[in-house]
Amino acid sequence: MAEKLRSGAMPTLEMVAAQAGVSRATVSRVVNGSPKVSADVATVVQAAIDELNYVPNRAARSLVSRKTQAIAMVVPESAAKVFDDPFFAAVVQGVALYLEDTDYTLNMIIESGAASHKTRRYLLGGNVDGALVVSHHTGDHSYSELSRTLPVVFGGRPLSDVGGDNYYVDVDNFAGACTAVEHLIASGRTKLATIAGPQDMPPGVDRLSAFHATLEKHGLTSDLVEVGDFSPPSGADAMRRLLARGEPIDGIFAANDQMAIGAYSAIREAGLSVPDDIAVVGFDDDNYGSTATPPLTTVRQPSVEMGRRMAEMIVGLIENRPVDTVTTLDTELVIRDSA
Amino acid sequence: MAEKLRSGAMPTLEMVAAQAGVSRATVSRVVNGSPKVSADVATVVQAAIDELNYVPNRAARSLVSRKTQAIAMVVPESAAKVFDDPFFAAVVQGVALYLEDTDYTLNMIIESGAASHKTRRYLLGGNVDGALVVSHHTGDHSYSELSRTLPVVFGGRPLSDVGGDNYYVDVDNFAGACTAVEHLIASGRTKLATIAGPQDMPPGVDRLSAFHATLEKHGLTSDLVEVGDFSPPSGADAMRRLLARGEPIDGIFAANDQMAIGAYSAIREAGLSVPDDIAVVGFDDDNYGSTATPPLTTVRQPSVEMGRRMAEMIVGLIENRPVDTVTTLDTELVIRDSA
DNA sequence: TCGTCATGAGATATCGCTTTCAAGAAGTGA
DNA sequence: TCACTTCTTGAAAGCGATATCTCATGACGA
Repeated sequence: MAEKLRSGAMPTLEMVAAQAGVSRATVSRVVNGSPKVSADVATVVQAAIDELNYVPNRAARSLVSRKTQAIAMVVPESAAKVFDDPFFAAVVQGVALYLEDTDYTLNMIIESGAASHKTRRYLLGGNVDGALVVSHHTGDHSYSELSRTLPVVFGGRPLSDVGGDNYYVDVDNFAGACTAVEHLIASGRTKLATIAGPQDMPPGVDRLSAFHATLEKHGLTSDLVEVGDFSPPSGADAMRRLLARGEPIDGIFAANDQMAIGAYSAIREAGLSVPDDIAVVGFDDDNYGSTATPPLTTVRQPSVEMGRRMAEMIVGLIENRPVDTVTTLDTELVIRDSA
Repeated sequence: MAEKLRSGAMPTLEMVAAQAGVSRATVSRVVNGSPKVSADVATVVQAAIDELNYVPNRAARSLVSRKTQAIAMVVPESAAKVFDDPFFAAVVQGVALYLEDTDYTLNMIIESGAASHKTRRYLLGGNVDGALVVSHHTGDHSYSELSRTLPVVFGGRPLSDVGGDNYYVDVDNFAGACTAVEHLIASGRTKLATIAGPQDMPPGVDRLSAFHATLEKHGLTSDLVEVGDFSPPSGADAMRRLLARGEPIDGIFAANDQMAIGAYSAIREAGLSVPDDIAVVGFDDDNYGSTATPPLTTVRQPSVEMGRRMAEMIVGLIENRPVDTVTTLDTELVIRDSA
């Protein structure tokens, strides 16, 4: 099975040099925009480059410069999780879009459980210049240690930001959750309950404390709290438990859209309606909520922007530019029909 | 701004050779599993490799072998599309999982419109050994030409498979749609309508013709066809038009879940219920349908498997192994509550 | 007019690894 | 025991680019 259709050999620096009648060194200087090349020579070289349609060989360049021009994006979530959560696609998109204007390449790595040793080896083996680690909701930052030897930027605040020296971009979960609860209160709901996320994940913790804080600010309180695991079924279960308590409820703040959707079903099972009997507000603004009936009022999390910022940070880190340790993104309340 | 925390220099082939008391050539042979190395020498070398925790330098290897060990995945859809469609995440996942067991790297490229020239340059610039091109639904294969110079595998059948020489993996849209319609008929529905996809996209065409074929097979017919663009709103519009025709309808086959969900709202607007008045079946089985109320009966499209197969094909192609030109994946009817 | 300097451009030494090429060791048949 | 394979292993030549060092050259102050 022959191939070799690959039209001749790719042009090399050498060929460009010959074509332009200069040395390889000079061509290299032009390619890398070195200032120490006279304008006219640069013009001639550039012409040769265009004519030969020359593209520098990444491997060769990498070998000597000790830079790979590649950035890894590792998604340590379980396979099923990645598949169901629109969040990842959005972050990847943001990263890819930003990187498109640089000459870094994005290497996707989805961790299938036990392979983490292999991943570490890959990351530390000099295959990439930096790594982006994302894990929606979970504060899993088992990669923190890597940041001592490789630039690493996390998506989401580390659960235990030990040294306080981890770079990450996060959304303002607390503020976002506050606007959600404020909205519920502003629309006249007073008997509020919440379906919280796992209390060992930063977003779970922050969104719950915002719930309590906002209530308190308005002279209200509530012990109507049930915890879910951010999945739709867990939201439905939590809602059932809430309803089963027998206390009146006219508003629900779910820590994410998926659980809010789960709550919808439990509310309907109970013969109640959204938003007439119970108003519900979610968090994330993914397609679970936007296509639900009724469309979910929720707090939009700028996932794409998050990816973009992460990419910006890692590139800055790699190129030794000053970079803020943490970037916090604002959320936005999206009012639809559920509250 | 000093860095250099990168603990000493990475061990090189040279160092391993010294440690094992053999030549670089021999170490290289061991690393690449060459059969022409005596067992005992191999053992010694392997020990040295383990001890030094040696990882071959990709750039160096690439430079001489003319292989990058990298595969590009290009997603030519518009930014918004990628964000909303769970399909991509699933395919990427499948690809990444397969590649994890090989030593190929996955380079993600999301095309932001006009950058296609840059992408071509990248692909043809010898940066990757092969490319995977995905575009859900659309038969956009503007990358077909590339396959003459670089191994390329498409996700989804090309709209016009001119030379018939494009490698691709696709799902059996026709058969899948047939089972959907069969299900509707089997459950006693006889006044069927369909919300078709764009007729310039293979899945749109196949799913519609399957609708007619199945009807005919059962001695039925229907001209209740409205076309949407695979988005939820277009599904709602199509449904409204269908309802506006004033003819009785008791079953709907939507060409994808997103449009099926759109249909839900139009049906509700009309004061009708799913599935009592109108049964609806979708196609894709993404989270739009699974979390809807009522949960959507749909045709599952094996997206992750699709990614896996694409990866398998491209690796086979790169390594000159015989590979089938086209792989067609079976779908599966997932019966839930909407029909 | 001569020496001192910036400056632009060429030579050249790597970078880490694969891969002939050749040679020494070992095994074979006559 | 000699000539000839068959195996193993080492030596060395690159792969394509970057970067250090060196060398002209022309400008400029004395």
